[in-house]
This record gives sequence, C-alpha cells and structure tokens, in this order.
Amino acid sequence: MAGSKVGSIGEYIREQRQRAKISLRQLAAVSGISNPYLSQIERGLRKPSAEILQQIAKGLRISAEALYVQAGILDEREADTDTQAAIRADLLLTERQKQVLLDIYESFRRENEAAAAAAADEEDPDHDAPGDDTQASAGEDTDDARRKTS
Amino acid sequence: MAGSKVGSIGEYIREQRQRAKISLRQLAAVSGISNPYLSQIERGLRKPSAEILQQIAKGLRISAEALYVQAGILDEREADTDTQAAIRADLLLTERQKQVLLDIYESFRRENEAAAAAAADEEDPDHDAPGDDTQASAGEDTDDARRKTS
DNA sequence: TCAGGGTGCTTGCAATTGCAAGCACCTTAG
DNA sequence: CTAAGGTGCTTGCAATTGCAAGCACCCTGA
Repeated sequence: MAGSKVGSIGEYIREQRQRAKISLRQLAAVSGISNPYLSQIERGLRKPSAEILQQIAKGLRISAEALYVQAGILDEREADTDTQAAIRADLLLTERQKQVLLDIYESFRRENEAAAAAAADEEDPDHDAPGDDTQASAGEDTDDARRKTS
Repeated sequence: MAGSKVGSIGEYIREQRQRAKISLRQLAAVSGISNPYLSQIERGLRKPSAEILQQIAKGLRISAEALYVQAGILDEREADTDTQAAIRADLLLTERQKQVLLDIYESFRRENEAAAAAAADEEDPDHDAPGDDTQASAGEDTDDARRKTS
C-alpha cells in the first residue's frame, strides 16, 4: 500500500480523535487496541488492517466506511445530492421532522464554519505584524475571561 | 478474526471463480497475487487483507464491497434513501455530525413506521367502503404486472 | 520536594500475511 | 511411451501487523 495513503489515514484518525477531545490512550481503550499501536498508526508507521479500522471507527463513533475511504480500500460514494434538498423532499418524514433535521444540519454547518473562521483568525495575526500587538492584547483579555468562566 | 468468516470468504471466492470458469492460476494472475496464496485463501488457510480482496474482486470483475461484506469488514448496505446518501456524502459535515444526523433520521423513520402501522389498524374498518374496494383491486393488478416483468 | 496519575512514544517479539520455489497430478500431442 | 502444458497445493521464509513491557515527560496535590 502506498505510504501516502497510510499517512493520510493516520492523520485523519488523529484529527477525528482530537475533535472528539479524547486522548490516544482513551481511544485505544474504547477501540480495543493497544495504545502504542494506535500511536504508530496515527504517525503513519503502521498500516492497520480493516478490522483494526473497524474497531477505531467504533471507538470514534463514526462509520467504518469513512475510515475505509481514507485508507483507500473503499471508493467514495457518488450520490452528490444536496442534503437539505434531500431532507425536504423525503416523503418518509413529516414536515416537523424535516425541520428538526434541517435545524440540526444548519447548526452543525454553523459550528463548522465557526471552527473554520477561528482557524483563519489564528492565522491573520501572522500576516499583520504591526497590528499584532493590538489584537494579541485583545485576544489575551478574551482568553482570561474564558478561563474564569471555565 | 473468526475463522468461520474467513472460511466463508474463501468459499465465496472459489464459487465466484468457478462461475467465471477460470482456473485458480488464471484468477491469481489477473488479480496480481500469487496462486499458492489464492489457493490458501480459498481453502480458508489464510485471511487476506482488504487490499488483496480488492485485487481479487478486480480479477473476478465484481465489486470489492461484495467481498468485504462476505469477509465481515463491511456491513450489508440497506437501500439508502436519498437523504441518507446525501448526509453521508456531505463534505461540510464532520463524520461525527453525519452519524448524529443519520441516527436521528432513522429514529424518525421508525417513529413514522410505527405511526403508519397504528393508522392502518384504525383504517381497516374503512376498507369496507365501496370506493376503497375498487382502488384496492386496481392496486393488486398493478402489483401482479410488476411481478411478471421482474 | 516527592508520589501519583496522566500523556504519547520506543522496543522487542510472536503471530500473521503474502510470496517464490517446487511438488504431485492430469491431459494431450507426437 | 515421453514431453509439454495445465491444474491445485506444500513449504520455508521475509516482511508486516499488533501487542506487552516499559520509558520519558508533564501536571497536580500533599
């Protein structure tokens, strides 16, 4: 198997794990694999079998297929229909249910956009060195406030 | 991996190969794997990786997914609705969010099926209405026609 | 300060995977 | 009859996979 793919699945797993905010050992434990092995997988030193990927997916509470696709052993499904349109057109759902799903979908989308914007804001200070002092100062105040609320 | 599953994938591969009327060596050659190894796989002496299954599927000109299902590393897919397919393919959602939406969707579906069953029990008495008999009869004819064309 | 609990990683090893070399057997042509 | 070509399988081995034992480091509480 091409090393580039294996590196990709390891990065992907680490990414999903960090999103779930669990440690490597915790994920290894709930997945039922050894933590050194999970570490090696994440760093691309080992190429896990499909069974191991299945276990990791279970631990991450995502579908095994998603990991298989990243690992290059399953093709990405086409089905490029729009999620919102599909929900609205789904005859097996009541209108109320459609709305609930759409609300959650949009909330997830906003969440992801906010995460993307936050990532962009962290990169901006690097571009404007003079403005950094002002923005960094403001940023510190915000961080202090967050610590107090936590 | 449970030996019973491995024995099953080996039998399945041999079956498909014999249906295709090609020898073990021919399949091994077009699949790009060694013929002794293919022999061992067919007899359940070895458990092939997903990559090897992928190659065998290519040689047999069947989908890799079919072999994955037999090997127990992929669940048999239910017929996805458009909504499910759309959620799975949505690049703007994280894997975790997809799973949450799918779980809620399926819960709604089950809710609706239960409601439909309850409604059907309440409507049974209405079938005695004359107009309803005519429609039910037409529906049955349509079903018969479909069975003949299938 | 030290002890305990947490983090991720290193290392050696047993088991497994996949292969190359070769065997045993069958069929066909000369 | 033999030789050639085909079939499926045996065996030993290198490489890989997955693990257990343990290391290095960090943080917190007494």
